[in-house]
Amino acid sequence: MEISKTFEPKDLEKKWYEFWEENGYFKPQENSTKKPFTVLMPPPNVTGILHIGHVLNNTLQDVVVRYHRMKGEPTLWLPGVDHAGIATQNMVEKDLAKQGISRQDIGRDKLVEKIWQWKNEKGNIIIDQLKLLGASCDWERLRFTMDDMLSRAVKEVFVTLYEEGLIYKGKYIINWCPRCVTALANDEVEHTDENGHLWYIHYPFADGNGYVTVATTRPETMLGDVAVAVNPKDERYLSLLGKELLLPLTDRKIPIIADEYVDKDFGTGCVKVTPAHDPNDFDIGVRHNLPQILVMDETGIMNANAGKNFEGLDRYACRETVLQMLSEQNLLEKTETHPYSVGRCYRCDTVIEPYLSDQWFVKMAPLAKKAIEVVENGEVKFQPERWTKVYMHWMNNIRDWCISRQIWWGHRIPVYYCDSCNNMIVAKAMPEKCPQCGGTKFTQDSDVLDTWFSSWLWPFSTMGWPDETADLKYYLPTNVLITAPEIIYLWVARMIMSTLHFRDKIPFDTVLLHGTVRDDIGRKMSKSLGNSPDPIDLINSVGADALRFSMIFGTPKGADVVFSESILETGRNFANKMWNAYRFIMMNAENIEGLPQENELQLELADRWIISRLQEVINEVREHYENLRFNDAANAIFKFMWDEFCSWYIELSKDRLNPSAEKESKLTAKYILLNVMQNGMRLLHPIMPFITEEIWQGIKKIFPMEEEALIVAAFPEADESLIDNDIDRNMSFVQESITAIRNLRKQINLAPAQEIDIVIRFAEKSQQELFENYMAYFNRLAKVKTLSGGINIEKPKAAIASVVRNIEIFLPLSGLVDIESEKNRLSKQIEKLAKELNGIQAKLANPNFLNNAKEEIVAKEKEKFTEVNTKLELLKNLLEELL
RNA sequence: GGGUGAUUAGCUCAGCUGGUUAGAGCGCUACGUUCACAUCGUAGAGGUCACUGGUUCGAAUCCAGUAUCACCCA
Repeated sequence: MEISKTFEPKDLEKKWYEFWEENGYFKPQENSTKKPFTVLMPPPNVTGILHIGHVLNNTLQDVVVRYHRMKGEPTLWLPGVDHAGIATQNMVEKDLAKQGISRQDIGRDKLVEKIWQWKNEKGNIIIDQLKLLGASCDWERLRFTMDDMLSRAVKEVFVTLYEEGLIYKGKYIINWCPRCVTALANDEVEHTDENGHLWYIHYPFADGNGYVTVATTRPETMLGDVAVAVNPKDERYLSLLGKELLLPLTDRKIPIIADEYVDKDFGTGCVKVTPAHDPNDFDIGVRHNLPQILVMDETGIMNANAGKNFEGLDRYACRETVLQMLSEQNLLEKTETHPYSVGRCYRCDTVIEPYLSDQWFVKMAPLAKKAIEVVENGEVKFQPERWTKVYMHWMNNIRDWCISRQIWWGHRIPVYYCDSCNNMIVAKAMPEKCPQCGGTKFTQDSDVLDTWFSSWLWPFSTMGWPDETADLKYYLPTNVLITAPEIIYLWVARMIMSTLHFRDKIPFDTVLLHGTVRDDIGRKMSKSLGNSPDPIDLINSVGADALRFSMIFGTPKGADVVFSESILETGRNFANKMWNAYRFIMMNAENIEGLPQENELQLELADRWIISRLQEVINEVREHYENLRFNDAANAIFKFMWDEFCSWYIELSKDRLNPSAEKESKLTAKYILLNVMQNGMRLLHPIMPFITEEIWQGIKKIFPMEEEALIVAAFPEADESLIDNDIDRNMSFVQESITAIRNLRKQINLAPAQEIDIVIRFAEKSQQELFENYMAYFNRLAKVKTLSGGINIEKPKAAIASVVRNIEIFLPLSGLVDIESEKNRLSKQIEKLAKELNGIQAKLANPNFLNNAKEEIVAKEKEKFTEVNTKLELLKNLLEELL
């Protein structure tokens, strides 16, 4: 068999992905007697193209899914895409704008048609990209939030919640994006601290005597002021309550009122009240029954209410004009710089405007109650656990959710107004007859619903609800939801609420929150910074396996990923290492005829050791996968395969694979090599699916295995009876000794090929037997030609020495020993050990330690003392002999 | 203003319930083209675990405070 010297991922990844998909391995093997394992994919935006954050998110999901699939559970990873209302409409509108067409020009129906057209042409890009990453989703179940099936659920939910009194319409202050010309939910606004100004403005008394000074960060809104408020406990202003002010730049008279909300210490303690343009002022306005004067239109342009001087000005131009006019009238007392928090639209970065308008809301508090309970009682667990607090904090302070959006792309609100009497009817379909006036013509509410209003139904809308489908019964509740913490509120919390409310079930039992991908100087990967590599380029250069492994290897559960091209080398090198181990094994196995039965094996030390270690590693890796600690799983596999299997077992097998070697030993080595390698591939498959499938399939040709593909092969289970601690101890004794000899060689800069004679002073007969039996290991790995010695032998005349456990290893020199460097080396070791011994001694001399510490800890310390002491004494003797 | 988290080797980070000789990857030093792999091998160097107190027989690990940084919410 020809196997190339370096691993070439490209063709091979394509080959295996097609193989998996064609054979239906991504579909769950449904079985009513087995509990399914289900993962819901957080649907990416239909406008999205794969970025590095998606790579992390979907790799983690694929690892979980592949692990559970291999465990034999009917495993479903349910994929989907959301319609991203504002983003998608913006994108298509931008395209139209290039041709000089606005959405108003072509109208609602035509625009929606164009967006569908765009979706059908380009909406699947990200799905195709996920396939390149290796995502093993059940693509036949691919969902889109605007599908008929999901739209039906949206309408059902809206109407039901309305009937239950949990959805209402009202005039409130909401976050408004003047560029997108739509309302936004609180959590769609991103706050940043920016440097602004605090302007101090005189508001004269209506009777002409004197003034009060108010401080504001947004002077243009003064045109909508309807009062000035002070704190009722603020003695400075008590006497002014009830007096009237003349609002500058207008002819409006406004009262001075008292309200608890006012902070005495902020600014002057006098606050202008603008109910139509500030959420807090809105509340004050309601409490005091004040009018609400809207001075801006929906695009941020001042309207007629602002007055002749300002009508038609943009809000920022208006600010300048207001300030200039105030200054001219000597009403501007001073200006301070003032850091304040600015809210921006998460889609277009425009500064949002608190705006008074008619919107639809969901009452959240009643829904939150149960959703808090299921997290409190542990039915739904957040990982890492600290996110539980974040969730609870939000849920306990939950506010109503503004769900209407003034755009065209999305689920149109299922509310109809009678053309004749304007009666409002909430219904899943256009009504036929108005119950109030008998009219038959209706106009549907022009707003659409927030995209999250469809996403929050994801756990059951994707499974066919409101029909009682088989999927719903079998797969809900799902198991692990893997997503980013940014959308705990937007999505995760809301899914918990909706699923409890409509299905009386939790949507999933575990929420794994992962970190953000950052560049090597800690910045978030972002398009605008240009620091985000295209994952497809990365896959093309090193392969999906290497990319996946690299992302996971250094990233503990929930932590941010520090990504730079250099971390890709870890994955690439590891893939190459596995590839070459495979290549080596196959090249040699080919030349050895036959394959023994397991009971025919003639096991020696290294065989028993690697088998024992494999069992331990299987246990360890399983535990890590179960605990969603994928980095630890990756680490454990990496270390085992590279440092133990490749560096020791494979190296030691080389003598035995030699044509001249004894047949039984040859066959045994062949069997163990193939078996450990194929087991290693099983352990690694969830993280590196492609290369492991390739290697496993290659091994299968000469090492028969029942399963037809690794993706559906059984995940290894440890055979505890094969774990042998004595073997482990003996093997590491040999390993430590070999390392010590290599070190000695290095001291005198021996040429690598130079063979040497070694003399050892043993402490026990069994040690000598062990070393003599496995002399070949010393020869192979430390180029030891002869190994002599015994108990109580004389130290060779000119020799350098090393102590391992309680034996002394001598490398006799033909020439002179460099006394100085040898003294140095030994002294250094002695110093280190002496320090350690001191620590142990102090502990053992401390009666408190002996009384309080656990027995096994004390025993361990005592044992350590003997070990270290023996070694130290031997080293000291060696040093003395040099003096 | 409220909250959450971080601070361990030159860099990026592990270290889960207190007892380890404090680990890994990259980087660094020396040597090496031995027939799986130079995307490699062998042997090394490198840390007062941010600071200050406290709890404890024992603290990188628990508690309190300080400093710096990051994120979220208002």
